[in-house]
Amino acid sequence: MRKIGNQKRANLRDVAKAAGVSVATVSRVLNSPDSVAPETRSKVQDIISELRFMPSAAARAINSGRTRFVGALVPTLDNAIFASFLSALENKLNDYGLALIVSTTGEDPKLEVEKARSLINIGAEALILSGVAHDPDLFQLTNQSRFPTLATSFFDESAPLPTIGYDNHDASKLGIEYLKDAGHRHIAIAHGPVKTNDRTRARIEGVRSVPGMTCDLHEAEISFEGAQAIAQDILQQGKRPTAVACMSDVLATGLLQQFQRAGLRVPHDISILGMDDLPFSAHTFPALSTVHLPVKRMGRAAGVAVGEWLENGVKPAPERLEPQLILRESVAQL
Amino acid sequence: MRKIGNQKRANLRDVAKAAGVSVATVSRVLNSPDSVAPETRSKVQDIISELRFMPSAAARAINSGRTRFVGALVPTLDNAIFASFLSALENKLNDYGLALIVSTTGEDPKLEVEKARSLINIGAEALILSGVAHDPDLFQLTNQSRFPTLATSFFDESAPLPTIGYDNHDASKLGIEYLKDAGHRHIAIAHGPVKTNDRTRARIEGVRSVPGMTCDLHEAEISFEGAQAIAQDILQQGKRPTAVACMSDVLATGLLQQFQRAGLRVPHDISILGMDDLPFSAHTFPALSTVHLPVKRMGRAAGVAVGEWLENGVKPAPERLEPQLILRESVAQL
DNA sequence: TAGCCTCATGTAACCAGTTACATCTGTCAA
DNA sequence: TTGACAGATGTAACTGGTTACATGAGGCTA
Repeated sequence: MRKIGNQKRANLRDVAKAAGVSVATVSRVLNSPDSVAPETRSKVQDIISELRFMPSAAARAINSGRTRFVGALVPTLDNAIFASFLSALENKLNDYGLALIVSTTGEDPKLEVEKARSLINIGAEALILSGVAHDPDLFQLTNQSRFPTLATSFFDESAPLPTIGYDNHDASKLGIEYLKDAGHRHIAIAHGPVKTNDRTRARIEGVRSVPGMTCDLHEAEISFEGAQAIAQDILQQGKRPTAVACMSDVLATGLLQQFQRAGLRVPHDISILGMDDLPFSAHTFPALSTVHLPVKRMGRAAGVAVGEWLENGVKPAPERLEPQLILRESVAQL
Repeated sequence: MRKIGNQKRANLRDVAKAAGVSVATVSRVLNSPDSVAPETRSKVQDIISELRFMPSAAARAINSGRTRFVGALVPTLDNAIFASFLSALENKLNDYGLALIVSTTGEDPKLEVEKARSLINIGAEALILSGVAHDPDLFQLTNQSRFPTLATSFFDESAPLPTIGYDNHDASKLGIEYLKDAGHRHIAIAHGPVKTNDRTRARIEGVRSVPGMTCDLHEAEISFEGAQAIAQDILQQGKRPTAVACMSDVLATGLLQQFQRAGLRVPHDISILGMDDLPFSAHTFPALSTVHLPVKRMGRAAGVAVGEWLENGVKPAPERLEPQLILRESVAQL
């Protein structure tokens, strides 16, 4: 970027020369204008606009040792749950004067390492990850330099990284126990890919931890297409479950629509329970009963944690945020 | 970030001293390892891991004049239309070795200037905006330094910035003409806030450009709550329109659910046409007919434009992407 | 009028890398 | 035995800011 067009960018020395002052004075005009005499100041400011001078961020960063941005790695932006989290995170980071770089990994652990490396290379001061299971290379990378790194969407006190999030095991347990209390005994579980996602794995363990339930597992991509596939599976099944517990609201709303399309009434013919509590989940028809995951609060908490870490050297403590059962209209009492 | 814990970060000179070589040699080990003798190289590499040395991004940037990231300003992440765009953009930028910083402005022009300034301050090499109407301060900021800036979600050859996007006027015109052809004459228009959003304004003008239609305008926030308010307005109205054209799929799906909740059948009792074509729009019940806005393609095009601009000095030409009518199930032929 | 203080400004070192150029060593051909 | 040359490494200048310290001018007091 030395040149755009063909004249090179003016630097502080150019400005100083043109204004007939020293570099220190120009720097002062930029950083503590009050310490410069009014005429000098306005003369320098004139030259600055004339030469279209903008101070180099890199040169500033080299002195302060700060770049003032952090990186977040999420599987995708195409699920509102991450978008929600990121917007809360970004907002809170702004309070600390920090910007946010978002990188998507598509659940690919190798790609995640690659993106993490590139974030660090371009100067991120901290990394915010989703989940605690990652490629060993990533841990090596962050440990190597004691790089401030935080795991979210997960709570685990014993994890090697500080975690800020909900207990995925307990979140799904909460939902399944509710279904059990409502009289459901034979249910289907709709969930996303297990292989690369420790949150999903923990949720399935939570399902299994509730005794006295028959649970058929159905795995698919977390998308409306995935929901379509699962709906077909369930509808073709011999003995239809009385309820479907979805480990994601995207699957839940997808199933809702597919069931309606097939002529079933929800919750009369089949109940649906979601997990996430996305913005639109309150507005489906019938409105979706779901396990609320506090992602907005998690975003803010992660923002505070990183802000305090970088600004005040306070290493974050693990932080547990409680999921909450939201009862709306999509689950029947049997 | 000089210190995390309490020992200061090792720099290149520390490594050189510990390895008994010069700074140039360490730099070579980092950047062109083949030019260093194997034993020297491995000795230096050992010291690098031992001291947990990571080169400073800022110091690198100061030499190359490059930070290798760009900033994007979007109104919100809570609407999938932007999330979709950004993920395509991010992907394409990666091909050029560029990272993406996302900042949300909440449609506030002053906040947008503030965020733009901060992006430039931390070293963004280019800015990607939504729409072409912005605070004058923003134009002053970017013109001041001939800062590479691109406007998206809008096509306008005569705009002061290069634009890559669709023609919002034509997009809504396309939808309204379709409704007219289907026999609708009295329709409602559901749209987001006009004041700060030039895309919405252009869409409303597109609506007005179709002769022979009676259109009642209904404005609300683009959210399910906003849709709820508009639905009530429409239902309480004396003469109910035969169709509602929504300037956003969020409003369209919100209205769909509200109408169903009120006992109306879509499209039998009332038709709904959306705009955006969000992922879930194909999976509502009934599936939403809508005007597809090519945001994924727009993201890729913007990524290429910025990549070429920064890497090869090619200033982008305005690029027009065609919206497309998607006929599904939510509009009745009268 | 000397002495002191304040205010504005300048000089030069410094941050942490990269890199042009210089130097040194060793091999090989004349 | 000398010279040419390649390969490895070192020295020091350079990037573009910030800032500790030095300098100088002017005002006020004793």
